[in-house]
Amino acid sequence: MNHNLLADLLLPEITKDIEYYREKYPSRNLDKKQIVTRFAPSPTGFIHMGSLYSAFVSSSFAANTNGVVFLRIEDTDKKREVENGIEGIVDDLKKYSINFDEGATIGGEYGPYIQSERKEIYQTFIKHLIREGLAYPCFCSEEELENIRKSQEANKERLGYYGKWAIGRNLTLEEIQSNLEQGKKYTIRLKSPGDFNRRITHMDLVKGKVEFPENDLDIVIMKGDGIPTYHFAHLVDDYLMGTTHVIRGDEWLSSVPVHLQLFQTFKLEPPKYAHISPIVKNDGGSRRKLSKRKDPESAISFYHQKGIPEEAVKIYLATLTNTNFEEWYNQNPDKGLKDFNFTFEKMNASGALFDLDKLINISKTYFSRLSGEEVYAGALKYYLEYDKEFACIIERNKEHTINILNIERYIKKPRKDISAYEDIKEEIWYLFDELYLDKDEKDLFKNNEADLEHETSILDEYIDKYYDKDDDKQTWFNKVKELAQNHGYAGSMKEYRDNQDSFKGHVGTICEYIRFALTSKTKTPDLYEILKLLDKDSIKKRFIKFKTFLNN
RNA sequence: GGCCCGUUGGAGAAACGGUUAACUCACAUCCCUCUCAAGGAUGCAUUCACGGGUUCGAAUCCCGUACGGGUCACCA
Repeated sequence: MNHNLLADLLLPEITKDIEYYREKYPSRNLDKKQIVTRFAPSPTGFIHMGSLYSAFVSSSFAANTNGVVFLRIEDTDKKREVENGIEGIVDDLKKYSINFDEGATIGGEYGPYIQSERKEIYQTFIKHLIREGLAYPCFCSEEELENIRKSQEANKERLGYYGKWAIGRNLTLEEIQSNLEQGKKYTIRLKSPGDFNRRITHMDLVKGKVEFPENDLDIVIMKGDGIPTYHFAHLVDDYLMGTTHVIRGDEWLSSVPVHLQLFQTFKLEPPKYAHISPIVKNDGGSRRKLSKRKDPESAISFYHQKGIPEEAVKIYLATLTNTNFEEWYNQNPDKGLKDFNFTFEKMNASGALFDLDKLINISKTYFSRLSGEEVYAGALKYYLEYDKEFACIIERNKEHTINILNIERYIKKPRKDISAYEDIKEEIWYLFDELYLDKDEKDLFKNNEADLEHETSILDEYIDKYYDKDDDKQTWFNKVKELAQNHGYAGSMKEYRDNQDSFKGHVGTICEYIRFALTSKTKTPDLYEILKLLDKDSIKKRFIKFKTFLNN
């Protein structure tokens, strides 16, 4: 068979050769240690936890070695395409500040970075293979392939298009010509040189040493529409783009023999592969991959709506990437993700179960390390999107809000009561007069959790005789003790415990009473701090409100 | 069914043939304390899916079994 003739027959419009592209995309001038990797999603419009994880891992490794990470859009399947799919992905990645050196919407020397724009490049490589007699057209229809499968099943033979089943291999030039004239659809297949009985060894960066039989399947490299399959696009792109490390989900592990063979066919050195385990979910006792459809927590928007900071999500992903990250992070609170050296060896070969509790804990710690101003800025942004009214209130009362957020913040062990921006309103709303005083007292105190309706005189006495905005904490507390003792309450817990019968209660009871009258809550941060944040007038009004409630 | 990968407490996991199986989260109890949050203390795997083997010695090496996952597309 004259392969040159065949090549021209099948791909007449391709006039360049692979040397042209080799020259157009020269190898990168980088140090051996610097890795070149990529994040290569399909344009589905948004990314989910799994792909964010993969993007995070890729960019972290590249950053660690001062290497290159680029964004490539794998849109060779037209059925999957979504309108504005690329923009959605780029937006999501931007939110998480995962930055690329090159790629779709950014540009770069090795573009285009969108596979649908690289058709000519792929076909040039395919034409080369046809010329070499290493690829051929296959005119099998779906039915014919189905029939092959059925007879293989019937004979208990290994499934697939290989060896004697690869009927397209035997077509003569005349037969091919006649098929083409009849307008028959065809694909291009690789003429696999592999032997199923021989074994190859692959050193995976994550999975370690893996052995496979050689690939002997004549895989499709160009689909009926002239677009290459994933396997072929991977070869061409990662070769031309100078990828040194392919980091991808482990569902690709079993394609390694195909990919290695492809590189071998072109006498190219394959990249290193790191097949990372997916994030899984416990679903009624069995583990499965996080599903875009079934699991709300797999969507990035889930965290956005709650207001879990992107940075906290990334820290969680970092702990899944390398568990020793967590220990390091706890020991180096002043350092960030960029300072940690991630290693492939420390990546787990099995899938990690996604744990929301853990993420929330990480988020709490993250919040506790921020300054009040930072929390304020984030909260304002969050509420501007999800609760305009509250956003306006904190915007009007910026200083007051920051003061609230600063309660017990700058101490050795700061409070950890905020796990997400959505928590903040619930935690602090009652400290704004415009929200608190406008509320109906019946709603406010309906639970009357303090259950102390007979002691309203304590409130009057406190505000008239004892209240002084300038008191320090100890002075304040001493005063409250005195107040308590004057009314027959114990001045300390110990006193009360030792002699319960002689007291009506203890200081705590009084604090609880004041707290409830002031905030309608039984649980708040430090009472002293709360009192400092409210002016005398506000305190009085709140007490009156409480008394009004009791009188009705 | 073939081919691959995995299996250490409720969860993430450490250990890379050598005494009592790290650490973090969760959970429980206690302490501190004006409530909450935080913090402190303690508890939570006599045992590393199971069975056999190698070895003076195994969670670690070998074989087998079970279970879970992936893949066998003109999807990525």
